[in-house]
Amino acid sequence: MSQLKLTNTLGGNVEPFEPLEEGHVRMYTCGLTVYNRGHIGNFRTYVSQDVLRRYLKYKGYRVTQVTNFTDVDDKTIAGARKAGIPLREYTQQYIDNFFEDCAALNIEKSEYYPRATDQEYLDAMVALVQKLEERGHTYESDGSIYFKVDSFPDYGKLSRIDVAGMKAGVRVDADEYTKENARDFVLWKAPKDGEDSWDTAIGPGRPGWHLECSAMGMKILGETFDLHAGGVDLVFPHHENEIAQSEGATGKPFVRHWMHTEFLIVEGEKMSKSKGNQFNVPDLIAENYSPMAIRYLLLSVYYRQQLNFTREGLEQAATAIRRVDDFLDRLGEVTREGDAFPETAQAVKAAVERFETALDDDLNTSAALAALFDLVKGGNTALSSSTMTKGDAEGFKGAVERMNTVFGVFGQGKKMTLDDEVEKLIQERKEARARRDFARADEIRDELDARGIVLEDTPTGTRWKQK
RNA sequence: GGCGGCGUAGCCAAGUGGCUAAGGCGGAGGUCUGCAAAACCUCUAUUCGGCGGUUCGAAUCCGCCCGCCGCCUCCA
Repeated sequence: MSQLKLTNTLGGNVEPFEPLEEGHVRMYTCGLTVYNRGHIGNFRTYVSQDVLRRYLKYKGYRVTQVTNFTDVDDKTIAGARKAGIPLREYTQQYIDNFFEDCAALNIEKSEYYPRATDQEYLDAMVALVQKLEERGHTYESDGSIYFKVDSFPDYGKLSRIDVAGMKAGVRVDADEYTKENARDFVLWKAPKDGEDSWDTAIGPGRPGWHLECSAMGMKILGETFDLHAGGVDLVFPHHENEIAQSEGATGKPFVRHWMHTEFLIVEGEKMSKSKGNQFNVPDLIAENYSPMAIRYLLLSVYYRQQLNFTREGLEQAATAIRRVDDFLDRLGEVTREGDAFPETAQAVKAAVERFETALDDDLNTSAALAALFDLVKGGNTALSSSTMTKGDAEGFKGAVERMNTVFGVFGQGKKMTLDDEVEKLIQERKEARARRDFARADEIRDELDARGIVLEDTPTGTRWKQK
């Protein structure tokens, strides 16, 4: 199998992806700040990470993935206070929501889901700050501990931000903490009255946003790990600061490969609360869109390209899924005995190779889907000319299922079981058609349609499916 | 102001120097069907935002212009 290549934000080039430890990938996905239910934009990143994770497994790698929760920051603290409940309890509901939405979107579980306020990770953060103190990267001001950006010469290497070109004097420190340099960032925040804080060896307070990912990532995955991902907006300052903290403390490379997913826009406009277009998964399900259509739409566009998320797109996605699902159903109905034709084996092999070539090329999911649809087309042609044998059907089915271990979007519709009454109606319609009573036959078909059951008459009998 | 991305058919979207510009959705016609549905067949971009340039050759490289978006402040 050929080599997976991924764009590395660090350097900006498409590079071969090779894990540090042979056959084992250690990856970290920046997760949600849990003050709210994650929206569809958040989930684009998680779906793209899921595709990566699944493809790595497809290629035979063992994957250890960490997805964190930021459960302490200004917004979570404010939300918990407003709700009048403890922080942990407040954030837990959004963590639960996250898992519900991941399940709906068929996103595989990560191996670790650390929370910033877990004691073991707070300890790791404190230890990290102490290490940075020893190495002279910090200073204290008003009880807070800051990272001194000037002490880390590589600062800016990820985002390629030209420090001199930054708009000077515009930055306002929202937290009203005092910094020596506007670019310095807080590692440990001094306690403010009423806010959650922890008594630690570096003083009382709470972790700064950037600190947690460095500490949790290195604690679970090691001081240098393979891949770190998130949305493009995290490149600066979040990931830049993570590099400074981590490499400042260890003197070793923190992450070998940085991967960032582009934003999505909604109906041609950027997503924002004020526009009311910040959809989340349950909103869309409530509008009767299937979770698989959402997943399909999110993964059908190359992850480094902005994606225009529209209702029309969801409908198109649902139709595209149905095409593949119907194909799988029809393959199951092939009755002709026999082994696969060499042409079939050839076509299947070529499609799988095309699929792999596409994904190896920086996860080009659009091209990978095209390979799948071409295979479906070929299979349908064989089906319609009744030349397909059971062996052929197995070949096609195997290939689609293999590709679907990565897409995770086909064959997910639950086939409902027919109740007795429905079965009786189908039988009655069969008899009506036999005596050419088409008025009654159509009446039954309409009635079942109203119940969400679609009938299709084929030469071998009537097939039904859920609408 | 600094940095970066994008603009391909009615819609979504691959392709980044050279075979007939993938694929999906939609549309038109046809086959099949009692009629449908599904599926299949044919058609649906002589052209890739615009204008110049480089080249034997450009959607692909360069310049300028127009439009959209992102980062520089919390943000997937």
